Amino acid sequence: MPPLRPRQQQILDFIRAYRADHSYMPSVREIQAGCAISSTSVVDYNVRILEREGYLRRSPDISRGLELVGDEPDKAVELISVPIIGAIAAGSPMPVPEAAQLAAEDVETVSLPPELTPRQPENLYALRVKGYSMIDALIDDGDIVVLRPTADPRDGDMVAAWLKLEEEATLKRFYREGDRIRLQPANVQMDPIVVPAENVAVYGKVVAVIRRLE
Amino acid sequence: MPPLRPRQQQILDFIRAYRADHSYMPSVREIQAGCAISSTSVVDYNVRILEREGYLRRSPDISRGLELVGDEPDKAVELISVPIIGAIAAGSPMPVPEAAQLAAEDVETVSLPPELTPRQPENLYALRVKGYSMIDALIDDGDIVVLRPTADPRDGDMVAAWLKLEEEATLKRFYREGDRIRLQPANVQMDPIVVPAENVAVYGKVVAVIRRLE
DNA sequence: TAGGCTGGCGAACAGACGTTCCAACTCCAT
DNA sequence: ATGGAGTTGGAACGTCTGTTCGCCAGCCTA
Repeated sequence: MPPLRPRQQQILDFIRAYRADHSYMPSVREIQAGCAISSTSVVDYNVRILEREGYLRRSPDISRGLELVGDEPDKAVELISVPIIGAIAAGSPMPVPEAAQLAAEDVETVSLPPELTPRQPENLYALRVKGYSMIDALIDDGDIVVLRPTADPRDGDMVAAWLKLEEEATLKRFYREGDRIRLQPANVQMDPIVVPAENVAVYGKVVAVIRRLE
Repeated sequence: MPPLRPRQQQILDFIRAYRADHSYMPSVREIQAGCAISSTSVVDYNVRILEREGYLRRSPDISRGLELVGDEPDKAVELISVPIIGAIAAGSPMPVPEAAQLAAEDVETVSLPPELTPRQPENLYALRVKGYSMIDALIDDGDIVVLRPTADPRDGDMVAAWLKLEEEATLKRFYREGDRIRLQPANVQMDPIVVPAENVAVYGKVVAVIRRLE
């Protein structure tokens, strides 16, 4: 990683400082003002370099769509406690996380080590797998799957999906193909299924699978 | 704090989920799409209520200027650190735990939550699975298997075994049948293999399997 | 039945914001 | 000098995005 120019270092410092004060990112014009730069194009120019060098990422056309990479935001060293809010089985409706459930005292929980925790360990919940219907996802009866609610799953994510028509819950890898969705079993030897997008409700993204034997 | 209306809860959940996927906040229109609301003014109306109720803050006129308030960190519990002493693959010899390795400073480790820890958490070690040869044991490439050395495995235990003749490492359930041993895949759809007892070396008993996705 | 209250809808406005284009300036090797 | 690469400045364009306004459908109360 080559050393940064003063300008770029200055911008990077400003972004980091800004990030400490706000939960959102600065706009180009705020960077401009904060670094006493006289044009937004200069900011754009240098941010582009910072992106190329791998210091940050940008989501094009999205306001304040900057992301600092490699800056682990106050990494949690503690164990995360995740509630097991129910069971997931092929033929029965999937439990959805609700505030009431999450807050309840008597909910069974599983603790996750830091290695298993995603960057944002918020709103995690877990389901106990019932039955052998998830074997094509390499998931056994009794396994615990840890899920994170997701707004828009990315291609390749393993998701917990509900097939409305078939009334079936399933764990598969998610691929968007136009207005249809391909659900690919984790077991590479098995065939995918392709269904219309409106037939699929994605409940969450699988973050981890835990199997306890003995 | 009064209970939230379904709409408001839905929006709050969406924002939390979105926040887990991106380092910036959703725009009003993204919330609208994500919650299947037909007007931005409805989003504004409910976000205003969420703000009044103290669930989040808004910076006026700032794109994606939402802030979640009161996401408290989780409590810590004790956890056990297990060294990952190597990899296990079908065709290559299995690493055996040695004092030297266990004591080494630079060994990668995985932390186990109490729920995953057996009653005797001594001498545990972990192996990283390489390749797809353990699929019949419902174990994927990259999974971490946690083992405990065992002298005489009991019937039904999942063990890490070395087949001397075939020069192959495998993870199977262990059943003694006279002077032969039946090794049964975890995947109930698959057939067991039966081998003479002297052809099998059991290295350890599988205590847990951990799979991290994302 | 009239009138207020809550929640939803659709459209439009105005400002926020990313992006682009081009000219000008610096610095350095040729 | 001279030309090119790297950087800055200024301005404008078009989209993204928060915000507002008028209207309507229920629901409750008087």
